[in-house]
Amino acid sequence: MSRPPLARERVLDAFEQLLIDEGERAATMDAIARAAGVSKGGLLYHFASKEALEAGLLERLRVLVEEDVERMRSAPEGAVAYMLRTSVMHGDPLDRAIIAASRMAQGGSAPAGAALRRTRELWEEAIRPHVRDRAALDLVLLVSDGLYFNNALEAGVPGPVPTGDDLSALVALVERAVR
Amino acid sequence: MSRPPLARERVLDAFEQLLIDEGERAATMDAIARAAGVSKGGLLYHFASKEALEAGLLERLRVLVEEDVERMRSAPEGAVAYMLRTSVMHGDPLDRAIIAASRMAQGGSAPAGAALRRTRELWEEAIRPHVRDRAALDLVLLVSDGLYFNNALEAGVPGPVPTGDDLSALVALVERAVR
DNA sequence: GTCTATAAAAAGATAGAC
DNA sequence: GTCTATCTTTTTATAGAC
Repeated sequence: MSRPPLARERVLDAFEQLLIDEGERAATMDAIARAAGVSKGGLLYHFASKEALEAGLLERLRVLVEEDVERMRSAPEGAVAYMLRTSVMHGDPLDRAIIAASRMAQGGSAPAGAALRRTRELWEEAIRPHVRDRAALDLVLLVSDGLYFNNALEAGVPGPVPTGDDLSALVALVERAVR
Repeated sequence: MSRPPLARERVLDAFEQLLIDEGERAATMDAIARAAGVSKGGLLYHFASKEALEAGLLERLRVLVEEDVERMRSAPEGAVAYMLRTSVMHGDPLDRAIIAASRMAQGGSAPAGAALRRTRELWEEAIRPHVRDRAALDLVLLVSDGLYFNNALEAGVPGPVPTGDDLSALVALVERAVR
């Protein structure tokens, strides 16, 4: 609490960025230290192992998701629209943390997989009161998952994620279907 | 064509299985060779490098996707229902190839990312004639992506992918929304 | 808190026997 | 076609100076 060391945060930022831009394989301790502007020894003072580094990023995700669910509950446009609109990558900290966790999970990290499932459960609880039934709930969550999946695949490459008017039309279509 | 060597296929199977079960990190040449029941030298006779191994799996994906799109076009239950129902993991070869490619893509493989985007384009073309507009097309594709994303996250763990009656209800809901 | 140097293991790949 | 042995590089981690 209260002010984590700056170098520590820079290391986490660098790890996250490498995961997003170049994938799990490229995110070695060496590359992370270089990107963060510290030596390997400096990195290992803050995170004693790669596992600790991953745990640091997942803890960051946990906090961001909690805040996100709070905002979702009180969103003026409604929880469903909020959820879908925030599922397309804007580069904000939550987006970044989720993509990074997704990379780790697919790399084989069990804790990352568990963190993503937990995230999905929290979203599910927040959306449930706003939809008609189970199928409607599944629909909203799956469209959101689909958006994140495509965001994760793109990473730079222009892809098939709808934005602007296309996104608005999609949100309207989903809202009509689930209400 | 005409009968690929058996050991070669066993190696690809082992690579695929390791990717699915334990993620990209665990799928080393050594582990693959062991799982396929050949030596490292034996493996390297069939695939001269890790890159060649990945290309082999992506080629397998390409063929399976072509067949799938053909089936989709002529599916008696309609292309949309076919697409959604086959997006939940049943362990068939196409499912497996897609999860494996997804793991590679998130590990940082550019060819795997390109192969998945290409796959999505073919599906998009097959679905487009069956839906009202752009938003409806996005909806179907994103629900399918969402299903695959969750399939990929689970890998053994019981997860939130709808099956049985829940899946039927979801398919009905989507069909009502997009028709 | 941060660095350099170095160890220890694992990964990808080569050479050559059978 | 398949094996064993070996080399090189990379990756994670430790030790100890500053």
